[in-house]
Amino acid sequence: MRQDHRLSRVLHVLIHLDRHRPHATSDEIAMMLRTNPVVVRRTLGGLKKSGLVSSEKGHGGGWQLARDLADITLRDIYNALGEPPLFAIGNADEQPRCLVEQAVNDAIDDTLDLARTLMMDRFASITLADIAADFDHRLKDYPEEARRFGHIRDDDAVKEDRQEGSKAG
Amino acid sequence: MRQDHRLSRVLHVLIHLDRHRPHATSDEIAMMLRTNPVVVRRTLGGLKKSGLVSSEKGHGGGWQLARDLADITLRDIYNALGEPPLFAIGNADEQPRCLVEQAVNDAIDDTLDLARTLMMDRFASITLADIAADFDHRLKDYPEEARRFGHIRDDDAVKEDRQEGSKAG
DNA sequence: AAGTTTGTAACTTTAATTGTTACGTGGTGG
DNA sequence: CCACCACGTAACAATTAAAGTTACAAACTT
Repeated sequence: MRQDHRLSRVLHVLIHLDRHRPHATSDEIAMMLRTNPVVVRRTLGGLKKSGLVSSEKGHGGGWQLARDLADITLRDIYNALGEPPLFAIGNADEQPRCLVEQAVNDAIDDTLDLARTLMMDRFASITLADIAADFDHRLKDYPEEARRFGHIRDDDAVKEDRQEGSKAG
Repeated sequence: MRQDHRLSRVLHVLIHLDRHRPHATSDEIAMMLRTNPVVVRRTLGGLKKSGLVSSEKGHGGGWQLARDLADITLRDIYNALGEPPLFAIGNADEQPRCLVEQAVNDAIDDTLDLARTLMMDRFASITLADIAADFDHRLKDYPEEARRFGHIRDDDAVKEDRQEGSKAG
C-alpha cells in the first residue's frame, strides 16, 4: 500500500517557515521537499482553511505561518489535512451479515480504535515547538553542518541542494 | 491508500474452517468471501508454511485447520501473512540529511512505534477461540438467522449466497 | 501594463492490493 | 490407466489513492 506522506512533509515545512523571511514561495518549498509547487499549494491550501498558514499572491508573496509553533499540535495538522486514514489494514466488509465476520470485525476494530486513540492523544500532546526544540538540540551536537539545516533560510542553500540533487530537503 | 484485507479475511475463513467437514475447497471459500479461488490459494498458501492450515489435492481435497482455534492468536496470523505494513501514514524520507526532518521523523516514528506495540500486544492476546466464542454469543441472541451463519457448513447455503449475490460472506 | 505568485482543474504516473486467465502438478477413484 | 478434481503458480489486468505534471485563470505588486 502506498503511504501518505503529507503529515511528515507539512511538519517539516511549517518548522522551516517559522524562521523564514516573511514569505516562502511554493517553488522554494517544493525544491526543499523535492517535489512540485502544485503539490505544495494543494497541501498548504488545506492548512490555510484551518488557519495554520496564510498565503499572499504577487511579488513578495508566498506562504507564512499564521500561528506560533507552540500553538500548533500534530493533531491540529492531522485534522487540517482532513484526518486521512491511519491504517493500512482493515476489514473486508464493514457491514457483513455473517455473524462470524461481525465478530472478526469487532476484534479488529477494537484494536484499531485503541491504536487510533493512542495516536491521536499523542499527536495532541506534541507541538511544533517541541519538534523545533529537538532540532535545536541536534544542531548543538553537529554545529559544523549548521548551514545546511536552515536550507530555505537563504536562497543559496536551496540552489545548492537543487544542483546536487541531494537529500538534504 | 488502499487497505489490506487479508487479516480480516483469514480470521473469517479459519473460524469457519474449524467447524467444516474435513476439507473446504478454494472454490467454496472464494464464494464465501466473494472473491476468486486463486486469491484464496495465494493467501492460505502463506499460512500453510506457518503450519496454521494444511491442504490436500484431488478428490475430497481442500483446506483444513492444522491447529486448535485456541492455539492461534491474531498475532500468529499477522506474522504468517508476512507482517504487512500497519500504517497508511509515514515519513517522506526515512534517512534525511536535514536535522529538522530528522526531528520530525523521530516524533512520528515514536508515535507509530507505540501504536505498533499496542496493536501487536493486543493481537497476541486474542485467539481465534475468543472470536469464535463471541460469535456463539451473537448466535444465541439471533437464533432465527442461525442457518445463515454456518454458510460454508452446507453446500446449499453457499449456493444460495452465490445466487443472491448477498453480503453474507 | 508587466511580472510574480497563488488557486485549481485535468490528466498522468506510481505503487500496492486484488482480481483473472491459463496452465502445471499431484492425487483420487472408477 | 485414464478422467477428473483440487492445489500451485506464473503472468497479466483492474482498481485505487497518493503524488506528480501541465496548463491556465485570478489576484496582487511594482
